[in-house]
Amino acid sequence: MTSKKNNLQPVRGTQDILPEENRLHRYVESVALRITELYGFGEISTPLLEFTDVFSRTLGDTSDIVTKEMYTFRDRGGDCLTLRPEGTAGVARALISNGLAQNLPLKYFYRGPMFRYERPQKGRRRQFHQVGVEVLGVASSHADIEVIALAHHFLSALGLDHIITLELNTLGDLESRRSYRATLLNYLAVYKDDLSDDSRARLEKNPLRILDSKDEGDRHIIADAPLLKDSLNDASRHFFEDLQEGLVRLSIPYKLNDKLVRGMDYYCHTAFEFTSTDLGAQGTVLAGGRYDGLVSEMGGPVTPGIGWAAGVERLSMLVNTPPEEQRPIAVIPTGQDTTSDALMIAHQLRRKGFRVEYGYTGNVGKRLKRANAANACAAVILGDDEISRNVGLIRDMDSGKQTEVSMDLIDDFLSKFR
RNA sequence: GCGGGUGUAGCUCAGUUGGUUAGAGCGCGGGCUUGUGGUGCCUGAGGUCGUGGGUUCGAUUCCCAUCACUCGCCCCA
Repeated sequence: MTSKKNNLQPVRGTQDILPEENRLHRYVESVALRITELYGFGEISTPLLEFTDVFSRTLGDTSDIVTKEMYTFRDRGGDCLTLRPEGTAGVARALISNGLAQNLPLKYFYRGPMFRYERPQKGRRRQFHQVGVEVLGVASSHADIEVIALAHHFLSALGLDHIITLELNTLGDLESRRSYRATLLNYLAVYKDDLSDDSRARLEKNPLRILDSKDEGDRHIIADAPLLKDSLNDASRHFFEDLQEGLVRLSIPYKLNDKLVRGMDYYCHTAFEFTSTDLGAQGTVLAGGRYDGLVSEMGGPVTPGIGWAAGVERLSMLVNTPPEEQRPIAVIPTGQDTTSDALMIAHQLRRKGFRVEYGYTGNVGKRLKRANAANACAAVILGDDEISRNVGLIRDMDSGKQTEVSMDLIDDFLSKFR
């Protein structure tokens, strides 16, 4: 059995999600759906497959996602396609494809699988699932506030508000980043030879990323580095101040983190992460930021945007109280001649909205045992005697008390178990 | 891509200093109870000891490779 199983392994980093775990996923998604609806978001579904350009042109040539984590291949027509590694680029593409920029602002919710060719780890799969939101066409920080409030609301609704922290930073606008980049490079020039290999490579391509290096030597150097916030121009500073004021007014706690830099190049201004210490090395549960340059870079009209995404698997790991489900009612025929009647009664009960477990085989004892394993609240036992008298024997599975009930009244009687 | 750990029953794990039929608990099947579950007792099924190769008279055990899982790095949700 084991060897057979090993010959039929799923692709590395992918997994079968069995009903028990899917219930949790569905719960997480349903909460996301419910809360985002409160904020006026509509669900958008974009293809899992996009032309590779959609991601490679926008995520940045230096990002890890583009350089080593994409599932990319040529299809039979010779087109270069990629399994989406994240959701934002696809939504931006959809905005352009459908001419949606006519109807700004737009608020979209999305969910579904994402693919990243990474080494699997706790809270990290090659195929994983995200829920996310995007607000397109709003330049003011009100959108940032609203989107972060939504994220906070969502996590609270999942009961996670006490184990997560909101970390917040600003990357400033393009001008601010340019000026900071120069300042930072100037500072780092002295330590050039002391930096880690990774960070030395980043000097050229994306020096901001050196800030969140975990290399100890780097951290030492970074500790005294000039801060991005000192390079912000007035517009960027005001934007960030407005955002923080808004969060304070909404009583959303946050922690400033100068070193927080998002992985993808299209971010500007707001960058935020909700983190938890309960997830091993993968502390980030939900993260996002503003990406005013994305749509135009892709060839569309200049369209500001802000959004976030959250990992469904990671959220599921933190949610330890799965939602209660309706307890079933077991329908148990006891004689050979009663099965068709039992099937009919089960059918009728289901049509009335009861959740019904129908035991296919075995004697009464076995079926009761199975009913018990299914956490049934009641069992309807039907033998020849009951059928001929048009009654059902209803057993309360918690107390063991049994009551004979006329078939005509069975719905009413069972209602109290719901 | 890099480093550490682990692969024995459906699950959680013992064990074999290399030697006939490899164990436990839980779960599953049958029975005590021919119309009554959740407790108890009895009993049964289920393993080419991850896979491939090497050493050996003999490998689940030692060696090598490989795959998977896992923890961490990198990076991210």
